Amino acid sequence: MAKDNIDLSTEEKIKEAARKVFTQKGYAATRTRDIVQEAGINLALLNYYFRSKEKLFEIIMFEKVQQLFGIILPILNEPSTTLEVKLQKIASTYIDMLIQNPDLPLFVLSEIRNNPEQFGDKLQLTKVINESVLIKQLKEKKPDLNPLHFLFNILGLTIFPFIAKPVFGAAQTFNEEMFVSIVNERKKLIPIWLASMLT
Amino acid sequence: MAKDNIDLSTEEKIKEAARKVFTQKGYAATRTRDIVQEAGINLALLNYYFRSKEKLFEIIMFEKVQQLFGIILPILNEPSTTLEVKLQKIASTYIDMLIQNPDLPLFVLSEIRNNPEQFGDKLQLTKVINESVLIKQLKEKKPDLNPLHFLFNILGLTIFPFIAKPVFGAAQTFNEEMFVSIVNERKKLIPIWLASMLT
DNA sequence: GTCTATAAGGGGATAGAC
DNA sequence: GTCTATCCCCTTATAGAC
Repeated sequence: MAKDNIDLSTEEKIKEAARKVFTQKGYAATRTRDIVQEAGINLALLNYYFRSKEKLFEIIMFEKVQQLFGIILPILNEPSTTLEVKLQKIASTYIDMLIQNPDLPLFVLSEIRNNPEQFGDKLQLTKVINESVLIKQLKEKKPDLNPLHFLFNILGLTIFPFIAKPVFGAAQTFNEEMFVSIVNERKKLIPIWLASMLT
Repeated sequence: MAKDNIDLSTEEKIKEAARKVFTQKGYAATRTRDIVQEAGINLALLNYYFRSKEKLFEIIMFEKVQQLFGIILPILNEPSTTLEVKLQKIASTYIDMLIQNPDLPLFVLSEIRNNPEQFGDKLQLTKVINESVLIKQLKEKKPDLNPLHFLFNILGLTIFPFIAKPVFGAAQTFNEEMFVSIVNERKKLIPIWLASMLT
């Protein structure tokens, strides 16, 4: 059990455990027994509260999609901040959130890939982003560049280190605090790099 | 069956099918029955040739890791090309390969994450890259910037669109040829952006 | 609401005929 | 080498007592 959440309701204990196990192992590799053990309860209770593994997963998945993409939408649509300020805010808030939730991007992107019609299509992310204030500002500044490039750049520079992290291994070459210190540096660097792409 | 590879040996038919199914669904979600159906043979033959699902997976996985990372190592260590030429080559060959194998990055990164000790640590990727000619050239040009930033940037700008692709959905907003055309543009753009980070 | 016991089926692996 | 039939464990889900 994570930290013996003895104060939480049973339903919330199961959700908390499910968040942890699903994001770490993915849907297919997760056993309901892993979740109930992590939650400190028994199998029957999971089905009593959530009917099935699949239904529980959908609930967690929608939460996690929201957590990954919902966080930047308000910034994208701020009406009065400049482009530069938006870029700083996106990099900064995103990296802070990802330091707390390093497994989030690989989990969400993998599961969306496994089930695009259920989780990807209804997002209409391209549409929402394309109509955002940020994209309007980009089009003014660089009318010749497809704004999708810029979107890939912001997200790629910010998210990719967290996706690639396991590759660099727990080997001596690389430890946790080094990683955190580097991505923290990137909060300042990414907006500078992105700005230089716009000149 | 993919394209009725009636000319291939049974062993190769199984590997071909395994490559396809494993990369599409991941280890945990793959059923050995999916593989043998794709290969057009029966369950017993898979075990006859490869002993177990796990052993077959290891073989495919090492191939795929090699495919994803092996491709850039020669370029990283070219002794006589300039930094700028290396960046062009990396972006170009990488994107060409990824257009042919769009599922590769998400698959490899997910599976390494699920089993870092088996697949990630022994790569010693950080070590190999840190000792490369490219990194030496970077240190000369920008001694104050941790070269890891640059590595994340090259790979992030190149790979991320392929990882994020399913998110943008098969919805009307986004189709396959649009995607290919955009990442093809990036073969030219990424080296320019990276160069501007070095000035 | 919570538990134990168990049903029902899926999925990896093998026996043994050809 | 290849096949069919089958074993048996593991996993999800439910029945039914408390």
